[in-house]
Amino acid sequence: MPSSSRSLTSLDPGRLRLPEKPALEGLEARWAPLWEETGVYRFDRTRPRSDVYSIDTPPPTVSGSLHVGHVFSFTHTDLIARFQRMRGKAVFYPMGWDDNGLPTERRVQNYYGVRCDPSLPYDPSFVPPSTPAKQPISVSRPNFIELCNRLTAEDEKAFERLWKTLGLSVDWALTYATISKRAQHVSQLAFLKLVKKPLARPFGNVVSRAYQLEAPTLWDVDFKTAVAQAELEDREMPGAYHRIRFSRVGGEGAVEIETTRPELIPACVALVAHPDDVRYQGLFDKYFETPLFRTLIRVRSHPLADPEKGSGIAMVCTFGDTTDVTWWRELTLPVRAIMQPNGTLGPIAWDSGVWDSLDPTGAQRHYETLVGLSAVKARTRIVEMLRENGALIGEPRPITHPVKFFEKGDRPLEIITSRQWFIRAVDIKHELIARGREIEWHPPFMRTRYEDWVNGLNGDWCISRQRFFGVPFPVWYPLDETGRTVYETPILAEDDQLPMDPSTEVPKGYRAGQRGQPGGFIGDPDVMDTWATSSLTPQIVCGWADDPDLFAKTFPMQLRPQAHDIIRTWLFTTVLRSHLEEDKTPWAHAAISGWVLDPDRKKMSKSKGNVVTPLALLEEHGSDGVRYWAASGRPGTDTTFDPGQMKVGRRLAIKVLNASKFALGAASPQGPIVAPVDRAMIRSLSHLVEEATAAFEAYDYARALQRTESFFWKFCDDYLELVKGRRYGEQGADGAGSANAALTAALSVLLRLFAPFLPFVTEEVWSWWQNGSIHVAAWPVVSELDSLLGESGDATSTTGTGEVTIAAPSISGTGDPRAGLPASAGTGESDQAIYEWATDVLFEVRKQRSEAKQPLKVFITKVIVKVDTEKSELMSLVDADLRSALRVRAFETTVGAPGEPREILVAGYEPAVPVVQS
RNA sequence: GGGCGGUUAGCUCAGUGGUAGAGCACCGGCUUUACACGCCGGCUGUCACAGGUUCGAAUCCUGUACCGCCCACCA
Repeated sequence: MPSSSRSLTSLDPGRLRLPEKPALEGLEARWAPLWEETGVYRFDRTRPRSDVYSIDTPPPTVSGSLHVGHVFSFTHTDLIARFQRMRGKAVFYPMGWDDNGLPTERRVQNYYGVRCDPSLPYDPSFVPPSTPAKQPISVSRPNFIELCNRLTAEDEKAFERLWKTLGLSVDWALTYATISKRAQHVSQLAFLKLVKKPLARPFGNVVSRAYQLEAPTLWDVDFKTAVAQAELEDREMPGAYHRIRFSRVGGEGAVEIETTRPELIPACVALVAHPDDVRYQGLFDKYFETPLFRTLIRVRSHPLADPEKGSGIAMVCTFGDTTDVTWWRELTLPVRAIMQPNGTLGPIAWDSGVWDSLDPTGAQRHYETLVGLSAVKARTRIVEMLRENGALIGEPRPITHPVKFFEKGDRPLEIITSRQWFIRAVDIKHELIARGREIEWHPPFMRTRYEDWVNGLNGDWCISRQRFFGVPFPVWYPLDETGRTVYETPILAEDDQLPMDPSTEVPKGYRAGQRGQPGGFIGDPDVMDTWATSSLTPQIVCGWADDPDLFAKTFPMQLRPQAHDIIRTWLFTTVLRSHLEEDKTPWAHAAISGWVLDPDRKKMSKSKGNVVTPLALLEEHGSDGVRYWAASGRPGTDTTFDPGQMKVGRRLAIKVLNASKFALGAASPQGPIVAPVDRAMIRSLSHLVEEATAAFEAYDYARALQRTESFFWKFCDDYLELVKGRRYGEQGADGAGSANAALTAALSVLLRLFAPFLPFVTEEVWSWWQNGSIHVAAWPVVSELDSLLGESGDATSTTGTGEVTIAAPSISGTGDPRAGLPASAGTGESDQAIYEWATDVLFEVRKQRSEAKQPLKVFITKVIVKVDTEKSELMSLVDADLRSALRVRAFETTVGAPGEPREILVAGYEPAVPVVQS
């Protein structure tokens, strides 16, 4: 899509505009708005699918500010996007905001000092206090959502400013928010399709892909919501083993169990030991009673019981941990639930049949002292009672053990029976593994994490959350004549009602007045897990629900970039949804970025207080400098936060400015590239183009940068010095013409190779002498350099549109263009040798001058060079350039015997101030 | 307990069968008509350890140690 019809490597002197003193300052403010105005990053949806490169951008969570880790990983994606765009792809690069979910809710609560109380009516005149009150103000759900929308809108503006300053080449017309009507529509529609769509299971029965079930669920007692397996994390917590005696019913004897949660004794439903454990084999199916409450329980056998742990016999409660759930299910045990959703022990009628106590009155008396206490307080209390009662053997032994937490929660998870919606996953593990193998992972070993996670799934995905700010389930339930909710026959919303909220909308066939009435209906009160929406980012952004043409062009997508910590959540759930909804793999590539570590090798995070404000970094080092640091982090590799690297990047950007100013500063005359050194440099540049392109194609942007940078510094320090004198005319117009043509060509290629990394400085320099944006200029190819050397079969470059590049602009031209210049050695290999030889001589002479501590203004009278035959020929080709660059009056070349080591020897220096001969 | 990465110069990291590298830092020199935000040069290594394969190993294999991460049914 190059806008110009002329060569990208030639110079139009009339177009050239060089600044007096080029500088980095202000480039972000200058170019970011211009890119937006001119739409250089707009997705062109008229292009065929084969030309499209679509990116499933991670929507950052809108719950505060972006941090340096975001800058790091989003830069990586931008590098790929810019490369693909320059290669001629129509890049589909959207930006999303994840403003749907708990983090946003929590931020809104703290920011405004409010709490959501769904029972309150909407107050249209509510205004939050300017500073949050100490006591949170209760507001209605609509008021709360208004505040969520208000705060996220402000945050998103700030995010967009940062991304634009960083130079992300996002098409800002493709912005989406996970709480938007459009995302809600996709989310609800996809959910309903799963509910209606059958799935054949291994044993032949057919079930729906999303279903609801009343079952033990992981539960956070502070947020008062169900959470999913993927949102769990372990934390090392202090605890204690309590050894407790359970007496045999109707006879002598007792067993001792060990537990860290004695407060769950009232919820005990069995004891369990390993079937092979000889200590307990005689006790299987025998009755015991719980201490204090005297509930009848039996000893059961199950292979999960570990004879090595504790006393080898465990108490099963409903529910202490996920193993309890397994035992409860597989041994068909009763439910004796005591934990309430708020994390306190609830009231129990001990004379009801469920508890099966030998002494209901005594049990009731003991239990009353626990009702309303949290787990921790109840534990203290029950230990006192057990001690008095004599059931506690010895004293509790303190330990540290891992406890499951909701990753955003503050108290250990409980397992509470509740009705939740699930998406099926466990039955299709092998299909999900197969999907993972269709994706090309960068780096490849990240696929293992995905497979480990899928293989370790122990339940379907719970997607319902008992929260407020999220996508509601588009579902109602009928109420029967007694007012009981009939969960078995949910009323699904019609597609044309979406997006909707069942707490305000009325199902077809009902009247609003029937809400909550016997014989009427009631809306599902829950919202979806934030991942239930995020897992549909491809569907949301590609127009699955409302733009089939766009969807066909962009889905499946080419790239999912993301960090490795959310493989088990975002990546996994996206694959799952795409598989269940579309029967497709959502992307061809997954590029997994690492973390930013602080110098102590810990992940940088807010809680550790070591987060640096990204905007300040961009201001201090320049966006190009920060991008340089980010680009040095290879895919999947954690990278140390290193301002030193940003400074290096900044210096590189400054060098680009100055070298460009030099290359373009005296760029006439232009002539055919005939000088051996020039041809050698161009040849070497061809190799760089090949290498950088191959690296980028393999998603190894870091290597592409490193090779380009390394070439560029040598180009500046060696090549520019070698041709400096000649380009100013020391060897005549043709020598200058060759140097200038090579300089402008090399500059053009190098700028384009740098453009993905340093978008601001390369665009700035490009604007001095080229038309259009460098970011839609063609990525350099070897053939355009071949044609400059007059060596390609056809003198055309392979640009995106196949435009013709004129091989050698002839501006100079008096007679034979090669007159007065040494003849080039011709082939590519020889060209390379010339360049290497010249830089070897540069190095040797510089070293000797440095050791002799002679300033550069002092001329070297003579350098004696002893070489083999081949090198002596090379010497004659570069003699003049070397004399000029090194300030050497003469080289004396002698040919040594075969096998004799090469020698380069500075023979002497002229006086610093030459004596004027009379 | 299982798995995945890593261990190379003081620091940050490249290098995946053929003479150990870059940048930063450090030391010395240099105002050189692009750049002192610059240039030229110098110093710096049991390539974690132990075996093995090989003519040859930082690189391949086996094991060990340490660091990080992921997972696990943690009574």
